[in-house]
Amino acid sequence: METIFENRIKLFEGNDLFYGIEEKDLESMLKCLGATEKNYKKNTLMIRPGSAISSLGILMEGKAQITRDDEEGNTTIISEIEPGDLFAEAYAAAQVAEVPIGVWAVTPCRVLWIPIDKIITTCSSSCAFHQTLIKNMMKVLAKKNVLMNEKMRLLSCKTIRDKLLTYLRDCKTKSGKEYFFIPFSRKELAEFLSVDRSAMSRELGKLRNEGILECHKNVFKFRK
Amino acid sequence: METIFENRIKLFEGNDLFYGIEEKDLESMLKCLGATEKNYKKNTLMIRPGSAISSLGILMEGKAQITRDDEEGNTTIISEIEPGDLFAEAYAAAQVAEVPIGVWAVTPCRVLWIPIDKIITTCSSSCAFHQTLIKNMMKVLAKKNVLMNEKMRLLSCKTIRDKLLTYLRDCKTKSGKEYFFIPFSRKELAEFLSVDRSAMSRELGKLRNEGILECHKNVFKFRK
DNA sequence: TCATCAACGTTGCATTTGCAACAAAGTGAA
DNA sequence: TTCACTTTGTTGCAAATGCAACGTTGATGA
Repeated sequence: METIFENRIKLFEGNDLFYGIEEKDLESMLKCLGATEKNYKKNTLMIRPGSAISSLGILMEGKAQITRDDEEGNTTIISEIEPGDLFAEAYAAAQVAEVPIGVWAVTPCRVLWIPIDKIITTCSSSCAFHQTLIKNMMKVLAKKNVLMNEKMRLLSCKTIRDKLLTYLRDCKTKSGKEYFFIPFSRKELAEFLSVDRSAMSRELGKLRNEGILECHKNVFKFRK
Repeated sequence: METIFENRIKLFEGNDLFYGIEEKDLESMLKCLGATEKNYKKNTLMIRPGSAISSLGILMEGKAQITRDDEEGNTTIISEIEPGDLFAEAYAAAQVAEVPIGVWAVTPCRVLWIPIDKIITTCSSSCAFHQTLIKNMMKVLAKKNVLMNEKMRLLSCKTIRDKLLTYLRDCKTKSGKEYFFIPFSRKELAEFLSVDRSAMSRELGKLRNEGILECHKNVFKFRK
C-alpha cells in the first residue's frame, strides 16, 4: 500500500491537476472524488471509440496510446501516454456523446479514473482542496488550449520553411538564449509539424547553406 | 438601462457561459463577479500583445478582431469577434504572462470584462449560480479543446484532397444526411483549411469529375 | 570487436501547390 | 436596368512537397 501511495505522489508532482494540494490530503481527496483504479491487460481498449466517458484518466503505470480511426478504417496514433499523464480530460469535461478516439493499453496499464462531475461540483463536505482542484482543472484545460493555438499556428504555415522558422523562433523566444534546444529528434519534429521527414531535412539543409541557421543535433542558432 | 439589460439577455442566450442561469439572477451575478463594462473607440487596442490579462471579455456591441504579429512585423488576423462572443478566455484562465495576441476594436465596441478569478473561486456568499458558472466555464474551455482537436486533424492532412475529404466527411457524419451543408463560402473554406483558394477549387473540380462528390453551392453529397 | 538497427541526410522524380492572371457568374446599390 | 464589386472557377507555370531508395552514422547488445 505504501509503495502505491509513494508512487502516486511522485506521479502527481509532474501533474498540474494536483498542484498546491498537500500530500497528506491526497488519499482522502481521491476517496472524496470517488476515484477508482483499474488494471488493463496489454493490447486492450481502455476507452472505446464511440462511447461516452464521464471520467478523466490518469495513467499510473504502463504505456498507452491514443488512436483515431478514419472512415476508411485506417488507424492513426495521435499521441502516446506515459505514467503521470492525464488523458481524455477534454472529452470528459465537454461531455461528448461519442468520443472519436480510442485509448489502448500498449503494455499492462493501471489507470486512475476520476469522475469529472466530482471535480466540477463542490462537494457537500466542502473539502478545502476542492477549490484548488477546480482552479487546477480549469488551468489544465486552458493551458492545453493555448498550446493548441500555437500548434495550429504552425500547421497553418504554407511551406515547410515557414513551419520550421516559426517553430524555431518560438523556441528561441521561449529560451531567450542565442543557442537554444528543441525537445524533438528530426523524425519527431517532422511528425510534429506534419511534414515529410526527408523534405524537412532538405529544407534544414537549405537554411544552413543560406547562412540563416546553424544546427548541431538539437541545438540551434539563428545567424542574424 | 432596461434596453442594455434586454440586450444582455439576448446576447447571453447564444453563450454557453451563462447556460442554465436564470435571467433574474444575471444582474446580481455580474455585480458579484465584479464585471465591468468598458467602451472602446474604433481602431483601438482592447488587449495589447505582450500584456497579461486577468479577465475574459464578452463583446456586447461592435465588431472586433484578434490579431497576431510575427517576428517580422507582419500582422495576421486570426479571427473575428461578434456580439455575444467570448474572447481571450483561455489566456486569462491559463494566466499567460504575455499574451501573444492583440484584440482590436474594428468598430466602436462595448466590452464586458469578467475577472477570471471571480469565476473560478466560489464567492463567500456562495451564490447559487456560481456552481453553474464554474461548470459552464469548464465546458466552454473543454469544448474549444475538442473543436481544436478536430481542426488540427484537418490541418495535419498532407494534401488538399485529404483536407477536403476529411472535412466533408465530418460534416456528413454530423448532419447524418445524404445531402449536407457546409457553413462556409469557398473563400472561407480555403482559409479555414489553410490552403490556396484556387488550388482548392481545382481539387473540388477533380473530385466532381472523378464522380466522388456532387456539390451545388454549399450543399454537398458523396456519390458512393 | 562485430553485427544489427534506427536515425539522419541526400537525391531523383512525379505530383501537388501557391501564385498570378483572367473570365464568368452572382450580388447589391444607384 | 446598369454599373461596380465580390465570389468563384480556370489555367499556366515555377516552386515546393511527398515518396522511395540509398548510403552514412551512431547507439546497443551479443
